[in-house]
Amino acid sequence: MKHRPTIWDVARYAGVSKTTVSRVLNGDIEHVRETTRQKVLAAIEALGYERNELARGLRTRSTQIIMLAIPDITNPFWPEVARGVQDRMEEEGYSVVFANSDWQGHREREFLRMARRQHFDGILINPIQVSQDDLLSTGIPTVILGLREAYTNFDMVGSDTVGATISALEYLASLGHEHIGLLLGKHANRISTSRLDGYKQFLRSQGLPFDPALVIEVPFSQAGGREGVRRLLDLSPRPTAVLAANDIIAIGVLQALHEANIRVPEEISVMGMDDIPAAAMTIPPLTTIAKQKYRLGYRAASLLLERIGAGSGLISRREVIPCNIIIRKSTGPVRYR
Amino acid sequence: MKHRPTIWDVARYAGVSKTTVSRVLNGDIEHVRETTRQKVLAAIEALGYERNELARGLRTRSTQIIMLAIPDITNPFWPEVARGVQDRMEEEGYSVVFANSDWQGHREREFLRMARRQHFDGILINPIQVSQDDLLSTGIPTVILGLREAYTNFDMVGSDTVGATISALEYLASLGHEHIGLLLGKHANRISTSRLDGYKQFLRSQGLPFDPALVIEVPFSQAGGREGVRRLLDLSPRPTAVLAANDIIAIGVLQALHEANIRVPEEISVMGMDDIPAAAMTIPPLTTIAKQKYRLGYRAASLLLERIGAGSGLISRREVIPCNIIIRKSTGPVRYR
DNA sequence: TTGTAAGCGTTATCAT
DNA sequence: ATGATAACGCTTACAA
Repeated sequence: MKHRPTIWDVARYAGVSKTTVSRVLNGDIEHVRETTRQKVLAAIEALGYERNELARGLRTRSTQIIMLAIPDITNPFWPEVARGVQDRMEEEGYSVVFANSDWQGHREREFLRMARRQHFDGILINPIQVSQDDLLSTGIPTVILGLREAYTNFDMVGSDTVGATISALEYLASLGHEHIGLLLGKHANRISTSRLDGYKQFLRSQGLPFDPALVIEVPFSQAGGREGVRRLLDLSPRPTAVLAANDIIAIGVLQALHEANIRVPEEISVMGMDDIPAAAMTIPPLTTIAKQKYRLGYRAASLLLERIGAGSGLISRREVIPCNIIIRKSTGPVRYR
Repeated sequence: MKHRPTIWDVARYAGVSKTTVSRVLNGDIEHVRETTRQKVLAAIEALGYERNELARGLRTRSTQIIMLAIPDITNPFWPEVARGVQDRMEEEGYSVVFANSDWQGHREREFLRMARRQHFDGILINPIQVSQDDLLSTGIPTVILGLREAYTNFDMVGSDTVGATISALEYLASLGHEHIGLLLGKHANRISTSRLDGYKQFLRSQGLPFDPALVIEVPFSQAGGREGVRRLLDLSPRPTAVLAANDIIAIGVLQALHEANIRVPEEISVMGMDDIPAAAMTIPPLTTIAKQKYRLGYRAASLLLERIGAGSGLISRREVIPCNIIIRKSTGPVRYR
């Protein structure tokens, strides 16, 4: 094949002007008689014409492409979010470019430059190093994934981690648990405080005292979980349940308990958070708080679309997605000895 | 901010022509004096100029974007492949658009149209419905992910599943296993025959007879694994080891065995294939054959880059990536009773 | 309802 | 070594 047909070829074939073809292409039904519209459509069909989005983008300064920037694509959390994003975006004819920074700040910054050079129409980002100003300076409509205090000028959508923590604890309390260990995750030097907030709120509402020994900070890893639970087991009285900051940590807990010949849930209950696929595959399968990953992505995409449509007129919005509890086999009633 | 600076602004600022700026931008060191080059660079810096890739693409008929089309982004296999693709592509300044078809053929076809409209420079695809002709008709350089008989006109890169199966069986044999059950996966009506080929080759090389009862077809799911192992347990003599077509199935096997109070690996050994992250999280952790997912992506990207550079001059290549065995705790020596 | 013509920001072809 | 100018394929005032 030689050259792909252009709008000009279509126009000539149909015996009309480029303008008319363009109108048809853009669904401008008002300014085009139905009969000529049919002629144009026939020409498009006959020639196998497909519009050159590059040329269009140059004119309209828009590409129908948005960028999804995340820190770690191998974290099973994100692919599910990405599905939601893509489904929503494709409904409106947008493509989604993935930008996976692998936790590297310089990559994240490079992605922003790419977004400008390529004139992407929007950015969806779970930021790790770039500041709010970096994002503002792109001039591209942006929505933040996750509830972050440092980006209040942007729309944000994230999971209700505080509420999730409280639900988890309430569920454990309903099984009779009163001494509940909390394994908090820390990354770099940052600790996410929302789970601790939830923990304290829960204790207050139940009139229980706060025992700092029950709260342990560990890395976001299986190893972190193993280490954390070992320290919890040394306490006396020993906690009858453990709530981990995420499923990976909780799985580490399960492994350590298995190796120590401590039966779950008979001797100790274990709960995670996120509901990654692996949580259903452990032995016993893990009770956890599910984040609505797909919905998170879908909603974030919707907000971004609105923002792309509306320009900078809107005030920034903050959307909180509730979590729900998934009861499997790693939790059970307290056995009094 | 008003308008982003164009090449014309830079030219004026530096007191040269657009052509010269363009030359500098494209690293044409031969046709531009070093001193003027510096002037231009300074102007670019001063104005914060970034080249408009849309305009460039319109002229050069190339966007620095490639498309990665896969059937299921939530399968933990693909994100790792995607990382390899991205790392390689970003080295050369390309972006990667993800196209996740969720097993829907019409979506896959729509992706190809998108690739044409947007003038993507290349396609990396694990095809599920589109034919070789569909792919050829895009006119875009393409590399197939996976070793497929039906796409021989394209470059392909995939894992050596036959070799992997043989290694797995040899390892089990070295532990004394002679009755090894094989759980084959089937999707839709297709069964991947490569694992069965490997199984038969192995038996032949060991001078062992082929017992069809030991080979069972199940869906690619945990449930499939549970069902399959149940049928294997009914045999007598009972197999002393099970090799599953992938890790998901193997995890189902582990669960069923746990529930039946059959100890792994003391009473029966279990092996999977792929090495998904969850394989390290089971109890006991799963011995498996790892596919080199990252490398698969990286190599596929490399082939694609060569192809983009070379035009259609090359003959189609087929690159096989070896697998390697990951010994964890779900396999052990046969215990004779 | 339809057409003309001027861009959009680059690169490529010739000159100089 | 540098520059003027014509594309690239589309959209969009503005005319008719």
